[in-house]
Amino acid sequence: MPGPKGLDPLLQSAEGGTSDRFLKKGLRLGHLRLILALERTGHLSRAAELLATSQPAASRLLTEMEQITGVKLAERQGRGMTLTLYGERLAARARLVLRELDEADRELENLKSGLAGSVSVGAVTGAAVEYVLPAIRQTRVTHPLVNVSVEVNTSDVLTAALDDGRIDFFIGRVPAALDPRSYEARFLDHEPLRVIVRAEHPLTRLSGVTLQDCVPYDWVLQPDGAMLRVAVEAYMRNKGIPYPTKVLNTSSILLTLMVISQTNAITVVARPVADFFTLGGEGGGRIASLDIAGDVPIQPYSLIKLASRKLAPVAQNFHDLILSRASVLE
DNA sequence: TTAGCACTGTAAGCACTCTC
DNA sequence: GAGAGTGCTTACAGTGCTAA
Repeated sequence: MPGPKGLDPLLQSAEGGTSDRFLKKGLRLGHLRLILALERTGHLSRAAELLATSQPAASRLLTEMEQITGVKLAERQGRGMTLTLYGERLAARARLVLRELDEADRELENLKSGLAGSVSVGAVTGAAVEYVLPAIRQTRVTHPLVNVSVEVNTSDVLTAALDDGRIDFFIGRVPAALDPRSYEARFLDHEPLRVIVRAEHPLTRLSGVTLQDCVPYDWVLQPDGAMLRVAVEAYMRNKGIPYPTKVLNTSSILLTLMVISQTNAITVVARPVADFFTLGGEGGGRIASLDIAGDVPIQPYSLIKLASRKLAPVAQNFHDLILSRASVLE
């Protein structure tokens, strides 16, 4: 809990705070290394040798340490030294401190190299299935210390998240209203669309079904302004197809699936999503994909990050992993 | 550039143990 | 018990870093 001035208690300079007192009096890592070397060798000269320093320098370190702690740390004997109870306890603590520093060193190295850390990515639904999930699977194997957070949403929401720094990058499209120079986009894929309905839907029994045939039914679509919805609206307008009057707006793929599996509503999704819930049997045989809307022109999606922000190594690794999958799928 | 400071090494002295 | 060997402490000087 933060202290009265909002500082972490460990960082506060408290009168009588022991570690702080030691540090203020000049306790250094060299002191801690010496007490450990002394514990191991039982001789100041050998301890000095172990630390690659001279014996007088080691002697001075020990004296300083005793002045700092205010207790006798080693019993001088005719041949060598033995640690007192205080010395043994300090050595035990020194071992923990140095081990923690080793751990910190390893952790920072991992962060620098991208072997560990956290990455937050965003994706439109189709890209999440096609690119993010495989990348996560591979990362679990090759970089088990990396935590991945995924936000699946529409491109406009993801762009705002990117601008706010809530995600490192996303797969989607930069809304036309924004300055594209602010973003660095790498083309990934086209996103053909499919209409999906429940398996027993009347449309599944028709041959040569078209988008026009879908109009009388309830629709479940992404919210106003979402890329996919804008593309569908523009396509229908251009083809002279009347726009459906009964539309449920949601960006939730779960709610969308529940509605279409229990009613005669239809929805338009990216083909990977349709494939996932139909070909793979994930829809439990309750979802069917209609081969319509495949020619709806929709802007291809890209891997997008802020042009002004350099990715952390762990995020850069994940970014490159997704790019490498794109080249495999080409 | 320079003064001050911290750190380190060398040399000398002291204490203790071992061996004869 | 005395001399030799080992180990620790102290004084002093050199070196490198930092701040003015």
